[in-house]
This record gives sequence, C-alpha cells and structure tokens, in this order.
Amino acid sequence: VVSWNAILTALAQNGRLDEAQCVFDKMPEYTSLSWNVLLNANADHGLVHRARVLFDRCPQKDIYSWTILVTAYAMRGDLSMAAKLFKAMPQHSIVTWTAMVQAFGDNGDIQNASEYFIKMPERNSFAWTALIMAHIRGQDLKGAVRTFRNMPSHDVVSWTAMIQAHAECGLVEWAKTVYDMMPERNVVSCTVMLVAYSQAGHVDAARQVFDSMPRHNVVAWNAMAAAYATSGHLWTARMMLFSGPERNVVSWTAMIAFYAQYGHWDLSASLFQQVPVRNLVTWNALIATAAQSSQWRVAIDLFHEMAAEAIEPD
RNA sequence: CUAAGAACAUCCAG
Repeated sequence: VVSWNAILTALAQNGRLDEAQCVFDKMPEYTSLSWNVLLNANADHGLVHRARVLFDRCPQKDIYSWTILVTAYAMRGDLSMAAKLFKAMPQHSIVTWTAMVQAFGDNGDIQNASEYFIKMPERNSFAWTALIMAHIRGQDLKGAVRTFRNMPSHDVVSWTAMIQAHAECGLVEWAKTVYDMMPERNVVSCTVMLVAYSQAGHVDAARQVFDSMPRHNVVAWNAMAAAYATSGHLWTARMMLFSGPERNVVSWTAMIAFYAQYGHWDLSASLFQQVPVRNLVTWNALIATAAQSSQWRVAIDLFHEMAAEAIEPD
C-alpha cells in the first residue's frame, strides 16, 4: 500500500488525474491517504462533483478529506456549502479554520473571514496572512495594515502581502517602502514589487527590480514580459519570454494574448498551434483573438475543438 | 507520506 500511495501521490502532484484514477482503481487496498490524494486531485481540476462522490464513498474520512472538500466548494464560490461542511465535520484543526478564513477572504467578505478568525482556538502566520488578504480583497487597506500590526510575528509571506496591499490601492511608493523595510526578500516578494511597478506604469522601475533579483523563476520572467507587453514593447516582451530558461503554460498563453493585443492575429494563432501545453485559459485567449478579428466561424470551430481535447469550456 | 497563507497569462467583476 505504501508504494501504491507513493505512485498515486506522484501522479497527482504532476496533475495526471486520469492516470492517478487508473492507479487508484487497480490498488488492492486503500488507506485514507489514497482516498485523500485522489480527492484532492479531482478538486484541483475543479471537478467538485466527482470529489463529492468520492468523498461519500470513502469509508475512512479523516480531517484531511473534510478539508479538501470544504476547500473545493470554497474555490467554486459555494461558501454556504463550505460553511455547512465545516459545521458538519467531526474535528477542526488550525488548517481547517484557516481554510474558512481564506474561503471568505477570497470573496472579499471581511466580516465572515474575521468571524472565523476570531473563533480560532489558535492562530499561526498562515491564518494571520489569510486575514490580511481578506482585507486586501475587501479593499480595506487600513484593516490590512492593522491586521499586520497585530500579528505577533511577521514572515516573508506576510510582508509580501503588505506590498500587495499598498500596490492594490495605487500606492506604489508605499509598496516600495514596505519592500525596502522587510528583513528578507525572496523571489515572490520581488515579483510582487515588479508587478506593482508595472501596474503603475513604471516599466523601468520594474526592470530594475528584475535586474536586482538574485534568482529568477518562470513567474518572474513572465511578469517582466507582461510589463513590457502592457507598456507598448511587444518585441521586448517576446524576447523576455523566449530568452528565459524555461516557459510554462502561462508564458505561452501570455504570448498568444500579447500578439492578439497588438493585432497580430496570425502570429497569435500560429503560436497556438505550436505550443506544447494548453489549458482552459490558453483556449480562451485564442477564442478571444478570433472574436476580436471578427472570425466568428473560427471562434466557433475552436470552441468545438476544445471539447475534443477534453477541456471543459466555461 | 495527503489538507490552509503572498507573485505571472484569457475572460468576468470592479
């Protein structure tokens, strides 16, 4: 069972849902971990109904199983179901509590997020940061700052959330102040700062942040490319994407969208054909491209092809 | 060994 579980976990982590399902079906016996891994894989793919069926069939539901399902409903926006399940579950942990804070926070529902937060028997920086994010999404900068101040200890994630908090309100210089003040930075905090500058229209400042980073990952490269694309530098953006060490589905989709934004529908469409990975967003980007160039026939054909690739249109 | 917090692409919302 241990090795079966290891295989199952590996497949699930790589997003190979169908293969994980096959392995699961062939397993001679299960532990709750096996069920949870498959449950989570379905949830990750947005297949909440299938997750629910699995959950109901699962003979040994533990706190993990419940949390996965609660989070799945929350991600779909079904907060009342999430809350109902939360109430029904036999045990709560700091993780399940935090998941509820996060669930309401994602919706900008500061009120409910705070209520769950207050009722928590104990809190860690995950919980505090989730509450900060709730305030950010609810457009309450003051509340975000207040929450940050009330936190007993700050880590790089909560600091980064505060960069985000100020940037979201258009206060880039304050965001930069936070950025300068934080005791340590990582690739995410730098990328947040980079994006903040980009969104404020300061490409050059964004580039300076990029150049100052000790390490870059795909997200950083993608973000810098987007900064160029949105500031009129299509070809520099293209350079960034192609000269980086690595590209992912976001990079490809971004490039398809950039071409379209500049009216290069042909380039957009031909890149789509060559791209090694596609997801729902990639398809949406291309459909939008076709629609913008008034190729309705093409848009509709694409829509059907999409179903053929086993991607559910939304 | 499986569940919760920060960054990038499309649409939507603002």
